[in-house]
Amino acid sequence: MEYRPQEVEKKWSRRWAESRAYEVRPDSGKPKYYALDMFPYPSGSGLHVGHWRGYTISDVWSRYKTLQGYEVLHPMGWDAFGLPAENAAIKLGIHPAVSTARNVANFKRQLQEIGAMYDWSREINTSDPAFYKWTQFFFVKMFERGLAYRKKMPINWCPSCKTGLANEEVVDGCCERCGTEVTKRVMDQWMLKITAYADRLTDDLDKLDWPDKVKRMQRNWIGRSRGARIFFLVAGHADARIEVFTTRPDTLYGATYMVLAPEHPLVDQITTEAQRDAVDAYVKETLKKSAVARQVVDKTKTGVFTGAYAEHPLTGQQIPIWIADYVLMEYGTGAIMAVPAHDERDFEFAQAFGLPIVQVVAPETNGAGDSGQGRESGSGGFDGSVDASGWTTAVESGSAEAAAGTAAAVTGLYTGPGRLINSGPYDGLTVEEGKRAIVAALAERGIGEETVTYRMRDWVFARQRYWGEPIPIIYCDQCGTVPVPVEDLPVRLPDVERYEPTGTGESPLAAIDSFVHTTCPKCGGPARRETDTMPQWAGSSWYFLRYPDPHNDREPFSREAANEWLPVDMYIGGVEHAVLHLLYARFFTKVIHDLGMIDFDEPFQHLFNQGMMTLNGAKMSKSKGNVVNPDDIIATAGTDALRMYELFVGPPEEDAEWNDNGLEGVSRFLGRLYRFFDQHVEHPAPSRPELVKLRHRFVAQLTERMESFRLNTAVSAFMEYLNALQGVAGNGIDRESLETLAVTLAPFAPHLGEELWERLGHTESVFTAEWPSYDEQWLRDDEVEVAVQVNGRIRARLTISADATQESAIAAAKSNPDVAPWLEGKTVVKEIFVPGRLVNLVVRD
RNA sequence: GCCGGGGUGGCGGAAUCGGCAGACGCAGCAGACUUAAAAUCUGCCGGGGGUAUCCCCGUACGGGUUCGAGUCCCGUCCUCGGCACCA
Repeated sequence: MEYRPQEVEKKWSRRWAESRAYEVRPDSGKPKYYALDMFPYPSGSGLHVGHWRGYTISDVWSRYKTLQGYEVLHPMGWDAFGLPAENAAIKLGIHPAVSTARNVANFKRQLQEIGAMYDWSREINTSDPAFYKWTQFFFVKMFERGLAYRKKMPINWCPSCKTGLANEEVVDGCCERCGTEVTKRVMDQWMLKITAYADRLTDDLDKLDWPDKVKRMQRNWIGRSRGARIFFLVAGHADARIEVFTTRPDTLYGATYMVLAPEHPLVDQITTEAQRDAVDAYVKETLKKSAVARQVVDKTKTGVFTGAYAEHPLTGQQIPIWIADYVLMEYGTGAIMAVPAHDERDFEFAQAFGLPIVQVVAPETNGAGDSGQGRESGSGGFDGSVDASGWTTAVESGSAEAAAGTAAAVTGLYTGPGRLINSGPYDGLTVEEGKRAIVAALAERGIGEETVTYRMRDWVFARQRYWGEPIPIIYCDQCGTVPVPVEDLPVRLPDVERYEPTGTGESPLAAIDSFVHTTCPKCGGPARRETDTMPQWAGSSWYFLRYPDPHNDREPFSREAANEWLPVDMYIGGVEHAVLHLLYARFFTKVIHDLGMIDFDEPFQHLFNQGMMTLNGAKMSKSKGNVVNPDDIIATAGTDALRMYELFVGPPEEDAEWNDNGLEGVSRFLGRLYRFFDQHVEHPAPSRPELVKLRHRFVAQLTERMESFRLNTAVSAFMEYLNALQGVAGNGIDRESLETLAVTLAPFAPHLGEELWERLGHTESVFTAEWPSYDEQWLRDDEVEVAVQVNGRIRARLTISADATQESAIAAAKSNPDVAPWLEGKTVVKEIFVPGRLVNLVVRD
């Protein structure tokens, strides 16, 4: 009988649906396993085979876990708020809810084609008021805890999307979504205080079973940096104190000038009249530059002297204060002490403006430096001499007029470890000792302290857009900013006539009087609603908590259900969410934990990022026109073949190039397997050791490849096994071998697995069966082939007893006729025996 | 610039504990079946030389460690990803 995948697949998908086979049975008494896909944004273009890859991997894994005896929660839903639906609405006038519903229906149909064991009774949709009610609930909770706050600040603004963006959404100075260059705009914005969780977000990465790459990206993003805050007084301004952040307090004696960010609030106050015009012009110029121009294009150092001097906190020396755009207002304190001898950027700046460079760290040469006279010029990276008298020149040359080249000290740049020099009482200390000693001294005098700074900023949690969760806040003239009471949630998204953001940067909701005008929940007086909506990342920051209890209308989820199923055991999705979604979801989880609603504080125990599917070397995308449509593949090769090919194509974590021929190979394999089964299933042979051995080895190899997630090689294990079975099929195949094949195949090709299982006479689903185990005793061989090397080169192969001793193996090797000529006239000086693998004879003339 | 991943046959990839490089599949070649083709089955399939079953070379490139290196170390080149004046 020929294998007709379409018939088999239709039959089983119908049966699964009729028997509601994949609805989770929370009372099954089995151990729980939560396998989750990153839920999709239901776009208009539908799924291509690249999307299939992650879903296939997670489904194979879910079914594997089912066979291992777990009660598996494998749900699916829709991240349904978002700009594309809204942009389509603007263009075509179709309500986003309508187009979203249509896209969801199409996505759902396509996802069902995968033959996955999704429990559709738990389907969720972030744009459903029954869901976003709880997204708003969490916002209110955050507001109550001071984690959501409103702030007037310059935010990233996308002129094309006409909306604010979080830092995470700005890539190379451009909007992550549309690529338009981002500008700054000062606006009142709702912010979430994710920085309050910066330490926990960094530290808790340690306990997660995630790819190092993603952990590294998150750590980078959070950018925790330990250092010191140091205060500098400004000469002649008793009330002005400049605070700097530095990771190198040990180099304090090498600070020869200071730099403020052009936007720094003290700039105006301390600038001297003589310098005012130059400073004003520079500040104006800087503000005009876009983020791109300032950060990416050109790193040539520019800056202007303010005319003011700061007092060195330890030496009392006066050092000039400059402004320059290489110092960013957003990071640290917006001001630095410049140590050109030991910081690359300061070095460039000092060179450009002829500022003095004073060496205060000398590289250490073997054991030297204890004397405190660390003057020996070590070789490594130290390309200049030390001018011990640098301090005098420091002050004198510190004017704006100082021409390049007049600075006295000609010294190099050195950023490595070493010992302190030119640092008064601290000479001779190592860099690390110096940091501690100098910070301690500053702290004692109240002019500095140890501190930690982060690169990460608070999260701009508002969009001036329509298609999102309304921020549940009411402004009352009497009571101020009041959250909408939980019992009044959800704040529903009203219908609007037009979806365009307003020219003023307000959301379209601002134009709807019936929405804006409301009464204050506190005093009952007239009040206005917030008209901004939440960013697309809001719903996805907690949706995984909803699946265990998706229909709960009294709370976002029951504590018991959440604690029972979460953390997610296996979370599968693309690496593009490494910082955005995954960081936000971790943050929300920690907040919800702190609210006392759950017992865990990390949402995803194990994360797996599948690689992209490429066609002609490029990521598949509808806009590029290089997509392979799964519907076409299914119509010819069938779902099971496509699933297997998605795995076979390459290591699951690596990108893979689509190849029709590869699919063909897998398709042929399934046909071969089916015919083989068909041939033997009616009249199985009695068992025999040969078959038992093959079976145990197959199960061992397959299980090992599953456990190490080498799913591409798991598929080849099937091919190897079938090849081996066909080699011995002349004497018939036993039932046990066929059963093993059917069960193990089922996670990969579930329809065929069920069909074969049924042909074996079973009336229950193959997924009620158990993943087979294997016995070590069948993995051992009585005899093994070992390679015989002479001086590391293979000269013969030898079959010996598996438990042969070193002596007997070497004796056998030496007497082998193929080996003997290589030993003739030589002396064997060393004999190596690796049991089961090889013998190596080392000879000399 | 900094951090990280990766360079293996004509192709996708195996070998991740330092121990027989090229599993498995694709493509190709030869053969069987067929009136013929498709499908299916069998054999060969890194390069060079002998062409007999043997020898030499070979995992980006150059060195090194080791009895033995795709695997470890140093350097170089290429490539992909992240961050990018983060003090």
